[in-house]
Amino acid sequence: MAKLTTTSYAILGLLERRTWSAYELTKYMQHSGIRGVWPRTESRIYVEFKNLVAHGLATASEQTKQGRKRSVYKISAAGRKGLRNWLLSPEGSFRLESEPLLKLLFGDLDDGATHVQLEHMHAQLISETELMLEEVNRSLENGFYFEENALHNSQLLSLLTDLLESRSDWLNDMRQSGRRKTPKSTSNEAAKIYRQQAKRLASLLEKLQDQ
Amino acid sequence: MAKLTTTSYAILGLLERRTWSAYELTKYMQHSGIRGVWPRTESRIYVEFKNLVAHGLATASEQTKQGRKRSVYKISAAGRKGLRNWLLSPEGSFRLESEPLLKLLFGDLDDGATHVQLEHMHAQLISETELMLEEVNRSLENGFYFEENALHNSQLLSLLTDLLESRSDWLNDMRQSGRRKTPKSTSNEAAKIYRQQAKRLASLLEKLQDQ
DNA sequence: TCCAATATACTCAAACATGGAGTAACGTAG
DNA sequence: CTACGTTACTCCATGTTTGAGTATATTGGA
Repeated sequence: MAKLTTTSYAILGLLERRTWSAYELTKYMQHSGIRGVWPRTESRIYVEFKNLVAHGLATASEQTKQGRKRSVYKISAAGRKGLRNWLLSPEGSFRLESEPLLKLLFGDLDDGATHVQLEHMHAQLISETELMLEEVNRSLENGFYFEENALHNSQLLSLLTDLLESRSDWLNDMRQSGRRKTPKSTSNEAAKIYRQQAKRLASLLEKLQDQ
Repeated sequence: MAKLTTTSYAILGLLERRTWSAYELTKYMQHSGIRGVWPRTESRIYVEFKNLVAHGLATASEQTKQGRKRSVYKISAAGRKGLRNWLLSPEGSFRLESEPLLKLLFGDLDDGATHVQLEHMHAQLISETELMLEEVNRSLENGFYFEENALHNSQLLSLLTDLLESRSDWLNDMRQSGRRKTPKSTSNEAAKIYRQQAKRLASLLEKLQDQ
């Protein structure tokens, strides 16, 4: 039997809110805030539901809806307990992955690369922002899918917006400085920026530590 | 033969800078800026080197260094070509994963959870910042490991610092408002925040679009 | 000097995860 | 009535992580 992972608990948490069929949940996850902090694919959901049942954290029941049959899952008492336990465990970290940023690190190896990647990131940032805006507007028009966690959702939303803004500002600077003729500056320029960041990081650390 | 992935090219890019043994590269990747945008585990490196050789993008040679033997890898002409091609391809996206943030979304299900997770995130943010600061100071003292991409590295560093700051500011707000008595506000409060974010997102989108 | 810890240099297995293809039954617009 | 979209999944190859395991060489301390 496969062990319980973060993904298992993510789904268990959603099962605490209501009962779902795997298909329904895949649709919900595609546009809910969860996508922003724990993105998982469709097929994973089906597997994890079975896993939860195998661990006794959920129960499955066959239903027939409009001719088609489906499995509907429900959280169990053990599931609720396991979920609360998980919610109190201080584990897991913040992880970021970006292929375009990775390519940017190799920008010196090809004259066109930096420009291509910056434009790509710009386009991506626009569509990410559009998606979030759509989702926010949908919630404002139709009401919140779950009232219970609307506040927590909105707080997460603030963070995600902050991060989008940071990325946008940075990208703006990068594209601006790309348009000016490149100073071929190399390590002197770089050292200057490093010193700046060292200062920022040091004061950030101080701020964090005496809070 | 396994296909070439982003990870393959990440390693190929580092192979363009110098020749490495797999072991050396794992050590380098643990503290280089690449960790921040494309984190991969040790064992992956060994597999990917072999994969690159299988595709003809690199060559391996056995060496004996201080009694122990090891494989040292070198990029091939085909490797250089493949790398440049990859660097120009506008693919890949920005992806974020955070178990503590996920738990925060379920904060309404357990009274202690939000506090535990915020404190955990605070501790993590401190150690992330410390790590980055150490790395920056090391570069300033010992010089850059690769002069060629020092500028690109410093630009990425700026972004990562921006993101750390955003997270820190947000976290500060959250912990502050957690200390005040919770207003039990729910959806009214949430709707207000949603409207705020909708505005921010809309103006962000506008800014992005007319750049 | 001997010993233990650490560094070098990997290999391997189990299981999580993705992405895409495939299956099948029902509903609906033209 | 037919084609397309939606519902409701399954399956496969392979990428990826985690952690343990193997083995040799160097180094610092009792």
